Amino acid sequence: MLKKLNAVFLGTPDFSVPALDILANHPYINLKYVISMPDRPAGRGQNLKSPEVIDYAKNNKIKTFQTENINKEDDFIQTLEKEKIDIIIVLAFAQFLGDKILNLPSLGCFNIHTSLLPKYRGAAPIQYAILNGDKTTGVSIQKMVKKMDAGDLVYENEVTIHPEETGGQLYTRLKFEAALGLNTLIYNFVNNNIEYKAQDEANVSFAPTLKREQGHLQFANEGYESIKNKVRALYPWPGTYCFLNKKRLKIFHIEKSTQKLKPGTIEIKDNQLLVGCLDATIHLSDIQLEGKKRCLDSELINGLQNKELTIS
RNA sequence: CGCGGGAUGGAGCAGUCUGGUAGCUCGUCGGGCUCAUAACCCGAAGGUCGUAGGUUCGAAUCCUGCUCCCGCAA
Repeated sequence: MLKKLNAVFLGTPDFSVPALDILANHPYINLKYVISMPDRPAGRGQNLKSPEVIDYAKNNKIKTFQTENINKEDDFIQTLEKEKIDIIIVLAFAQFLGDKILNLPSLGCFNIHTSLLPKYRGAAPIQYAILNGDKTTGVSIQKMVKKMDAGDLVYENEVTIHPEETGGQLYTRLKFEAALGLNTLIYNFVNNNIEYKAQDEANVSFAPTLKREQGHLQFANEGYESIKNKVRALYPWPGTYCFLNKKRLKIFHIEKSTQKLKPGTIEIKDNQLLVGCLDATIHLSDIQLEGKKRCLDSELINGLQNKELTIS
């Protein structure tokens, strides 16, 4: 089979770009459209910012379409129907797809998901794998159905999580693993070598969208492993924090200390900023106080001499 | 015009409200102590207080413009 597949790509953030790059340059793919979310106000100043996927598409002269809800875009769906789409690839698109879209391509819609499905269905599988202290995660590609992340699997690849790895580091690795997975999937389609494997519904778990509030560390009520996993998983986004004297203190890296402090108390000792959690004492080594630059605790401590410290 | 904090010797901060000799902790350098030290003791250097202008006898401090950094929010 040497006929090129007509493809459409649905995605939004930088995470989707390497996979889009594979699709855009693949010899067996005719990429017809890139579809993404609308431009959004972002950053300080709230200026409108276009999704990274759109930036890539425009730089590569690929047709784009942006919408809040693809299912309601009847005119555009008709346009797509005329293009005789064979396959739709979805990666970090952040919208549900209804029947009109699911039934549009002859081969179906395929979603790249960064966990070993049926584990961690939902928006934040990468962070949840680390939050739960998992040793491995992976990339799955499923043929999309109306139930979220529940379709038959056509590709699975396990990826090891390093013990100190952060959410950001794993995110970056999986971004490229996802692209590799897509490359393999296309190869298998071209060679007519696709196997469909149903997910084991008995082992489903979910990874709902992260809330910033989840990064608020409760030293008095949490154990060291739980806190350590949060600090790793939520770095660099949405980040972990607590409040030092009512001011937000971002926490980027922690270590276990040999000192003994009561849970929920904070103290400066041996030039280190220490706080007690449920079952250990934590050295807050890489931190940032609201309005200030990120620095080492030893530096921040120099300015905290003779001050009363409270943590919450 | 989304909301807010900040800019003071190399670092982190105080001082700003209530203008009037620029301070703390650390680092650096020199000396001492010590078998030795990142420990301890003594001493020193290092700042036109982000920038431009204004008010004043006098501005880090009050007023205005500008630049840069950051938190929230997305």
